Amino acid sequence: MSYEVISTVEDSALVEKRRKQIVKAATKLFSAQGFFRTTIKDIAKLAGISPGLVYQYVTDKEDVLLLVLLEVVDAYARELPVAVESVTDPLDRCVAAIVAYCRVVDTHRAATVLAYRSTKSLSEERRVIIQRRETETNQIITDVITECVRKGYFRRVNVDVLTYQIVMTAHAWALKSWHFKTILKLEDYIEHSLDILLKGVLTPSVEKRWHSIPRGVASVAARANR
Amino acid sequence: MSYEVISTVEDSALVEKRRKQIVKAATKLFSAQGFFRTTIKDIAKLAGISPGLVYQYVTDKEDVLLLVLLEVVDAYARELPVAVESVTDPLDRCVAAIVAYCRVVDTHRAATVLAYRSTKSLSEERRVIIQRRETETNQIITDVITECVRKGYFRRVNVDVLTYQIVMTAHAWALKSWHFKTILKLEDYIEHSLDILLKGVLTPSVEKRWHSIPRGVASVAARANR
Amino acid sequence: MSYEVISTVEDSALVEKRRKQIVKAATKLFSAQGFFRTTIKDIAKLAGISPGLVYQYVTDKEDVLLLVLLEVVDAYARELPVAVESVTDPLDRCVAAIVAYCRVVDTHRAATVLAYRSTKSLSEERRVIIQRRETETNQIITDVITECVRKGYFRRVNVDVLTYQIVMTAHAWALKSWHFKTILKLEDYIEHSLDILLKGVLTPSVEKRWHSIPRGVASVAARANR
Amino acid sequence: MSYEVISTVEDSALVEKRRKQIVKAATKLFSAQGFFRTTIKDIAKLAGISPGLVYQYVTDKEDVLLLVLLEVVDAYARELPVAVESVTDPLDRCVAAIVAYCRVVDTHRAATVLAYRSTKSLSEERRVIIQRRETETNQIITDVITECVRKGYFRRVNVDVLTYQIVMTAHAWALKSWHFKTILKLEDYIEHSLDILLKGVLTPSVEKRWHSIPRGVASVAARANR
DNA sequence: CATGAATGAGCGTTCATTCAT
DNA sequence: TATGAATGAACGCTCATTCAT
Repeated sequence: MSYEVISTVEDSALVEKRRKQIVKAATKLFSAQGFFRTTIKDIAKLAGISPGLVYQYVTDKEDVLLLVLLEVVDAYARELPVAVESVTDPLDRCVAAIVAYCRVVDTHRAATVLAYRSTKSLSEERRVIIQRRETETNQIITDVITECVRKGYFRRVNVDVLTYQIVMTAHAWALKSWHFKTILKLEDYIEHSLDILLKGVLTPSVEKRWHSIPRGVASVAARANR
Repeated sequence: MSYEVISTVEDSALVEKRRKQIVKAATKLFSAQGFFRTTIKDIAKLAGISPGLVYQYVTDKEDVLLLVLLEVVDAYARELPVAVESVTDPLDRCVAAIVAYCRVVDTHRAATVLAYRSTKSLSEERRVIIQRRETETNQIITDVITECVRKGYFRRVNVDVLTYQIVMTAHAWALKSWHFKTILKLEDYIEHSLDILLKGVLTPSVEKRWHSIPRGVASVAARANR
Repeated sequence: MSYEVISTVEDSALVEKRRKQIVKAATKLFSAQGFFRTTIKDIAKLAGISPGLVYQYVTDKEDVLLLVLLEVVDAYARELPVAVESVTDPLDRCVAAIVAYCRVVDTHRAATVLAYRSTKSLSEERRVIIQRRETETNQIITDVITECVRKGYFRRVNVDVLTYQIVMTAHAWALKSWHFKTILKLEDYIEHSLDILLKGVLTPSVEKRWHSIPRGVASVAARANR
Repeated sequence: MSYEVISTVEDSALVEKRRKQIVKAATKLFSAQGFFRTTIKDIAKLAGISPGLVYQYVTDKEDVLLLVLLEVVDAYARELPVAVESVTDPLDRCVAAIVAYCRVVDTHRAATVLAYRSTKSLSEERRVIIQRRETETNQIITDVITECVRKGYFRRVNVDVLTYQIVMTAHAWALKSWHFKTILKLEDYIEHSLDILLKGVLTPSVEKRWHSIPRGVASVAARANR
């Protein structure tokens, strides 16, 4: 997980700490004002360090952006497998994955929107780092869907299209939050989305299982967290 | 369709012509390099005019962005109603709307992506102009869905969530075109998306109608255009 | 009185008319916003002509300034002799000159201030045209003072210094009008200034004449004009 | 004396030093070419720093002008009281004040002329800073005159008009220096001006004191300084 | 390691001036 | 003569990046 981002500082614990400061400040500022309207000075000030110091932990302003975006895609790549690993039934796994995805997006709403705005501001080289990681995450979704189709739980839909439909559903919670936030809670959004996306895709044989699929567990946990 | 963007030039035919040049060049450049990395001089050069002249047709660099984004949302707001107006049956209308939406996105792929990246770069005042127009377009989708539900063609889904699911599906064709372009043609993407989104939402009574819904007309026409 | 300012237009009546338009507009704008903050477009618009046309009657923006400033110094050079020529007694002539100078300044207040602000903005060549004309005017003052000294009306003061004291007194009415306007009327300002400048300079023999010197004529005429 | 002009640099000794460099260069350039014809790059180059650095000590180009003009009016406001404070007799004070005023103008000739040309180029807010300071200085003159009148040293003249007559006399040394410089030395200019302005204003009772008023002290000191 | 003053390239914008109509 | 669209040089200002301390 230590990225190709290079630092002139040796002490790796310090590097970790400083980068955390920088990324935290940058995430807040990039989200609020965008990448280009945020200056290195802004970031340094909010991080409580001097502008010059930033360049000891980062080679570029773009590097800061890379670090920020990596944090988001890593959160996806980290949390999605966890949500799925303990579940064995494919259909349950699929629901669990979707629920988890939406939740991760919810906790990283600003950064998710930022990713849509700013990924293209990265150099080709750095952009692929992000896209590779995103693709890895999507593969998890693709896998569970494929499994559901193979087991005969889902009718024969285009797996790739469905994967992105799910991904976009999760992202939409962030991208259109200005719209949804006022009319829906996350859990309801998830429920309605599952209803539209998955229920219509179930084969008749599993349709009766629909309401007993345990998205409730996650749901209850989440509600308890509030 | 005459925007509040002000020009110092009187001759409105000339204004139209020059703005078209500017917007065309700007769309290309903004899409390729982003709003902030594109200079007015870049735009002027590509448009074949002098930098100073740009400011006779636009007050701001931001104004250029507004003009570019208006072009997209206006295309939606213009073409969607046309696609729907001649169709009477609610289900047919719904399919026609989705097909049309995807097609408009396809012809404005770069600008659609740009909208996601750059709308936030607009001032509040100008941003609402864009968002208002986008909301109007979405309302058309919401209306046809509502009608389908009322007629009993669709089961009782959350209309708002389904609306955005459809909108995001169309946008995804642009946003994830780097992924889809290599594996799917637009018409197939539409077909698969309809299958996942709408078929699962149909009530049993109309399900048999599914394959006779005329998305073919548009489809054939589109193919003929290539 | 036809200045070296060159026009491409033949019809000299038209030249006169256009220049009058231009100078009138420019004087207003230069006075209000200064030379550099005023654009040729501003001037053209206020003059009711097109920007391009200005350059048919003027070679430069600076040329417009020259024309404007010439108008002021010419007003001095024209009106001062008139005020003095019918008066024969040296002391009366001196008072008449001062009174007239103050009055001309009053009617050209804005332009007088402008002259102080902007003469240096002219090229050397054009600046001397203005300064020559100003010096000619001052010579009139110097002459009447010299005459008064010769006749024994004034004690032996430095004629040159007194001349500029008088000139500055007149100019001060414009330069410090923001101060004086609220507390004094022009006629009172003149009266007090004469009292300080001239009365103290009179020889004992003419001091008794002081109150019978006819500044009243001008004074009364001016008051009647209000 | 710490102005509201804000700097991003903390070290106040450095701020002082840099501003001195900037103001010195700007004064020279503004005086020679005017405010608008002088670029920030010109100033930076002459000051021996980079253009960007100027903006660490100044918010605006206009701010540079403010700093330059403050230097002049502050010199007046600082040196005039000093010249007067040790003198007790009102008439002596008055002469001392005038002599001092002329001397300060002489050492700031270029900047004084600049003040006449450029004060109007300041924003309202900044202009009042200058005007307030100038009015304070004038008040000193007004006070000594009032005192002279009260003591019966001066006849009953308009104090306000005499104040400005004195002020303009001092300023004229700068404004008309192109004329005076060739024919008079400062000390002679002062002597002649005092003769015209004050001698004529004295009451008969003090007139005999005239030649024993100690303008000589300042005079001698000044000559020694050359 | 850390600071923050200093650099200088580059951008948005203006406007005097020209010239085809 | 008159118009006003078009040009392009130039300016104020910002900010990523460097480096002496």
